[in-house]
Amino acid sequence: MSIRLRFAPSPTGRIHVGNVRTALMNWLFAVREGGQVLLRIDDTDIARSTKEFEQSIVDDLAWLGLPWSERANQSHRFDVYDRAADKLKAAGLVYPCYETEDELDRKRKIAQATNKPPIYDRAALKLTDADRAKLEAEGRRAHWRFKLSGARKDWVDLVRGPQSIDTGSLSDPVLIREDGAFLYTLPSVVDDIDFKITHIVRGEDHVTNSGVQIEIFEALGGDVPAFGHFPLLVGADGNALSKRIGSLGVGELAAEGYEPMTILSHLAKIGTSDPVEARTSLEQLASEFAFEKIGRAPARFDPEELKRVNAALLHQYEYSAVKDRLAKLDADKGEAFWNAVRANLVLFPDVKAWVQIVEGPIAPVVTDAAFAQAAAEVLPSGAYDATTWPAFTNAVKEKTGAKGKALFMPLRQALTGMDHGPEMAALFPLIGEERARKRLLGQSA
RNA sequence: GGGCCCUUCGUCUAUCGGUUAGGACGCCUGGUUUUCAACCAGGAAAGAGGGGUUCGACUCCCCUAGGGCCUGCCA
Repeated sequence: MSIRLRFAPSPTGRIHVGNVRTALMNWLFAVREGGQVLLRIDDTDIARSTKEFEQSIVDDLAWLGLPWSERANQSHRFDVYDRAADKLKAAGLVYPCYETEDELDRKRKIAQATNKPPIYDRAALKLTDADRAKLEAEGRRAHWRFKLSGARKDWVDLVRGPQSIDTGSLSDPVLIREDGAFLYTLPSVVDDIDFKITHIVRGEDHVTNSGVQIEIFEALGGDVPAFGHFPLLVGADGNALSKRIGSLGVGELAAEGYEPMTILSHLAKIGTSDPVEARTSLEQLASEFAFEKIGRAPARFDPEELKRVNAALLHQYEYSAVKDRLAKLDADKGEAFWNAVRANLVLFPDVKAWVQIVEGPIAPVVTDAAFAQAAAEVLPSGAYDATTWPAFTNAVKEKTGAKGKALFMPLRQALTGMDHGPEMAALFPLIGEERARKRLLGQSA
């Protein structure tokens, strides 16, 4: 049977690098195994969820190149969750509680202060029908908790190995809020059962959840899927991801000019035993994916490394693959141009700077006017090709006696206004005789 | 406070009791018949600290220090 995974973002914000990593892990495993990924929009919180955010998630996934096989909204399935809740209530596994948030907060603080575990004391379990009637008469509305068994729940985690969660040391999870809204837990399990999810792959912030969710799977009579919990991201300094980096959205990265495959390559490789290198396709990343390669220590998300990966990826791109994108930037100056400058790009939009340098106008950097003047005097006429540059530099060398860096650097500076850049032999024909002459003479061109 | 996880070159990591402790990025050197970048090749570079167990420990156990996650009527 083919595997089925799911990515379940909440449309209460744009997706950021952490979300993308979660999504990617699911996709990599699914693609490698020829399985499917369901996009499940966890919009049970009607107040905070918006269609705009939902659309942005869809757009961002599409931009990244992560295709889903099915899409579902939890907000369309409340009746299904109601039935599941009724079933659990009938079984006595879900019980009404009447504490206010303030009261619970106080209980937690007292427990903490007296060095006791801050878990729910199950006071509501002792309520009689009369007690409940009285509370309801006072205007209190119940929220509903799932009664944990208190047993240990074990599973073999795809990345962490054997796991054991003692549900006796946990609070009974609230499944339904006082206002009737479903929290994340129940709909998630119900959907995983209904959509026949075989593997749940998510961050290690969910390992405890998995213990309680296994109990709910069992209570509902569903098959318990396999679980895999990978370590979370930390910043380049090893500390928790800063708010700025952690909330870095796909949209922002796209706007800055990062390639989708850069983001995917980086997020797929950090924290694994593979070298952090650019890959050009999701399929290739998937073929290299293995849970065994994922380390147990948090993965470092370093924006500098992301740049490096982006540069390496750009350097591989053939002209045909980027022609359309170049045109959009008004930077399609032909294959020779692309091949000349691509090795000097970090971000794709950097290409515009090289268009400017080739076509001008730029202000040349002339530090030795006499030398530049002499060079201008031996500037070749007519059509330029790959042989023009060596011919020209040899002529300058003969005329001035300059060689090595003293020969090439002033020419580069005068002709490009920069002290670094692509191979001059490739760039020179693109600049051409007219602009070259003016620049050597110190004129903007 | 409690629970879970983690700590190897500058960085990300491999090693699952016996290795010249391997790779990648960065760095250094050289090559690309003369510049920088890019590219290629070579090189330097590591086991948090302290106790055990063992013929032998990076590897197993304990303590200390440091870090991540959970402990929500968030997901």
